[in-house]
Amino acid sequence: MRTVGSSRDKTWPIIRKTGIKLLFRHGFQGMNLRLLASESGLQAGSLYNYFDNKNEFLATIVSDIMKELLQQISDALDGVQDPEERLRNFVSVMVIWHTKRKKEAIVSQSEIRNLPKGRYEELIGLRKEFELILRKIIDEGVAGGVFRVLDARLIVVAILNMLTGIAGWYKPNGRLDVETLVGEYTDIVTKMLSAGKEIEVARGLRRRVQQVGRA
Amino acid sequence: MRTVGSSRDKTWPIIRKTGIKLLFRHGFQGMNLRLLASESGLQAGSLYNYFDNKNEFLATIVSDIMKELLQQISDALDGVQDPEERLRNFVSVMVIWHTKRKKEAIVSQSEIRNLPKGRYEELIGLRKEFELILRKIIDEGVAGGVFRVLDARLIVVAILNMLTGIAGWYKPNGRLDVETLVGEYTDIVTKMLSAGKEIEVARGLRRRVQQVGRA
Amino acid sequence: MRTVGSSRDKTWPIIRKTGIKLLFRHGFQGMNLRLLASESGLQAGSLYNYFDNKNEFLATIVSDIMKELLQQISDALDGVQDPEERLRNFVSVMVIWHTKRKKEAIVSQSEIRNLPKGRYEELIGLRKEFELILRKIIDEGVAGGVFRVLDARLIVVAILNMLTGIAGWYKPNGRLDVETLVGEYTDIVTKMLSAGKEIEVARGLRRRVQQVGRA
Amino acid sequence: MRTVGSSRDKTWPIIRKTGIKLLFRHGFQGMNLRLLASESGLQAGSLYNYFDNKNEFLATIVSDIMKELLQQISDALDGVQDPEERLRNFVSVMVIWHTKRKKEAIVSQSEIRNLPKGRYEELIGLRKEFELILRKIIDEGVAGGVFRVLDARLIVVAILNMLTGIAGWYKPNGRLDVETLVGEYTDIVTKMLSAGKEIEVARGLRRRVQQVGRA
DNA sequence: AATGAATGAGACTTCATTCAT
DNA sequence: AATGAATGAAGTCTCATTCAT
Repeated sequence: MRTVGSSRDKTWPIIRKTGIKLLFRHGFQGMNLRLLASESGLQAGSLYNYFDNKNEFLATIVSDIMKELLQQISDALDGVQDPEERLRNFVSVMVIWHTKRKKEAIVSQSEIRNLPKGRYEELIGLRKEFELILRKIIDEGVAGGVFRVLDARLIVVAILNMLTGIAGWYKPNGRLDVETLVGEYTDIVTKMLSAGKEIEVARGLRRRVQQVGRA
Repeated sequence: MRTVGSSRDKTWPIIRKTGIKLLFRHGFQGMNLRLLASESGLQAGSLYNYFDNKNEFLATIVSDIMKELLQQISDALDGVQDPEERLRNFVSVMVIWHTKRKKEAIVSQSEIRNLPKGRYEELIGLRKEFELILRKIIDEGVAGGVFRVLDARLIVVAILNMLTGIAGWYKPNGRLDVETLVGEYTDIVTKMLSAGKEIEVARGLRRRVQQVGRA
Repeated sequence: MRTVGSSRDKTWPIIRKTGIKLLFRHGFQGMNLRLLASESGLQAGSLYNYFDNKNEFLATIVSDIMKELLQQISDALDGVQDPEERLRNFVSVMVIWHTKRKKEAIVSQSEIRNLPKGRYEELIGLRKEFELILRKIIDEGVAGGVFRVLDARLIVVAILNMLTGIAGWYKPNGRLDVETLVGEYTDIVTKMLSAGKEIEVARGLRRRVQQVGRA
Repeated sequence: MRTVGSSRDKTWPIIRKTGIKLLFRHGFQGMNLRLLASESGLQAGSLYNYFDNKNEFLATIVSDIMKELLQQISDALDGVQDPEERLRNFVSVMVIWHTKRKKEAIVSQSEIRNLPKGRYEELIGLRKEFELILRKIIDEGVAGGVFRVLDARLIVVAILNMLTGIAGWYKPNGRLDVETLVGEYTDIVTKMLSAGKEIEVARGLRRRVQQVGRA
């Protein structure tokens, strides 16, 4: 039985926050628990009051992050019917998240590979949900005649790669503020889902595949 | 000093190939030199005949990879003037590379962070070149009236994120073959650079920035 | 100071019993106080209401065990004069103890080595008492002409090793029940104390000592 | 490929010898690899050139010890037919081993419990062999009419417990030299296998089992 | 060029023990 | 008397790196 306000309630958030900082800075394998402990104001051994081992620590952090983002998206779509508005809301949450919560975004993207088997699959599952949500928005827009796509599955990953990529280059106090970015990306995504002219495929493709793809 | 036909010429390619495989599979910090050695048919100590230390090994691998991609792009653009054709060629090389050379693509994307200071900056410089090449293509297309963009710098990173993202999800023998992918992505990129209707920005953006962005 | 009926009276026996189980199962160094606590329904810190430290805990357990066995032997010999009957009673208590109280027997045999200096000597002293008791029985029997031995001190440890060894192999519900075992061991011990024919010593002993004893 | 006389050939025997000393002195859980290393003239990490982990180290040590003793016994029985002579030889090897090789004897007796599952069963199997060898000697002697026993299986463990017990109390330069001990134990074992008078069982046995055996 | 063995630093983890509540 | 959290020391094991051969 835990007393309300016990020291656990104070310490874990500190560890969590420090952890995300260090995971962002050094990566999972590059960070170490001594550092996590000392920057959290603890001895290394004390961390084990909060998780079973380093891998589970990572799993908890990553899982919490992904669930929070999913929740934010869910909130933003809640009660909205119009596919174009749903899309705009989806994009805006993603842009804000990948800029304002850059560290969390990077960590949850990069460190899934370091999870222990069981947790790995669990979180891959969570990641699939993002695709499903966007896929549903697009399918409804296509059905409603407001979007046009060649291959829905592909456009989904293309958009997601583009949006999650933001965290990789965005710098706070950079050239563009977040609101502007939201506008720009909304524009880009909208174009991606519009009808386009017939395009010509690059010539000599077969030869180029040989050329570029030879190990 | 390298003797022609010395065992270096046989062994280094093996180490290099094994290294890319292991970097892809475990990441830089997660791989280890004993494994690299044993999978290359050597003892760990012998590796030091081929590089000075683990970090330099990584730097060499990543640098070679990035230079090869730059070269491929350069070859594909060589002698081509038309911005739309240049764009198609750029896209096709990128799609092929990030599918057929998935391992190299992932390694060079993920492990730059682990480079020692000096080499880090060098390779960040190489990475900038990709942006400059694409930027130039777009600027010329805009100047020629065939592309329309809101913010050229942004569209560059957006497109690059989308294309480099391919390596993260592509699986050989998956649903779409490479040629098809090239077509699809060419289509998408083309749309991204086309004129679009005025789009509405998501409502309540200020509030959402607060909501999503609170740590 | 112990309050009658305080929770100490309930909790210590639980700890004690759990402790013997864990000492038997894992050994002193292999058991740990967190496990002792959790299997006793406590947190680790609470154990320190019952002992000063892990070593003292062991000392108490082992000491109690040895004193109980000594008491049982004492009870069984009490008022019995005849050396042969005293011997039979001694053997029967030892056989019963090392079968029915197997865990205690093993623990007190194995863990003396882990005791802190002072308690170590104390318990070695207790162990000597067993030898003295048996020695006295044998000496009286020899004096009375009912036993015959070559070397009383040796026969004492030989018999004790044989009897204490029972705990190492005995399994409840095994082939022989305890009553039968008592009979068998009484028979064996009796023979060990009888007159025997002259025996021949193994030949080539000096050489064999060299051969077997070379490190 | 190992060069003859490589440093492995010098180092492992040192580690082995030091290991037995430390296992004897502190037990498996009580010893530590840093100490093993430093007393072997190495750094702790270097030990891992010689075994995979601490448990495997123990398994190797114990296994080697038991195999050596089995070999010594086998040598001593080789070509000897007469059951009484075989018995004398068996006893003499055991006595010598458990005195002159006291450390090895103690280690192999005490630490089997700490072995990893697979190796545990393997070594329990080796231990059974000692019983089988003695059992065969006794059965043949009984068949030949030179030994008389109530229960062969029991007398086997009784004798073995007595003999292996020697290592627990023997001190070099003690009162009795090894040759004398061999004589004494041969005498004792011989008596144990002789015909004895009918013995009376301890009275009140049922009650005593209750009394002594209550937890 | 390659090997086998060694180093030394550091990582994760365990655990007896303490102590404020 | 019990709890939950913390400490600090220590232990096993890993690994980049070195070096004599």
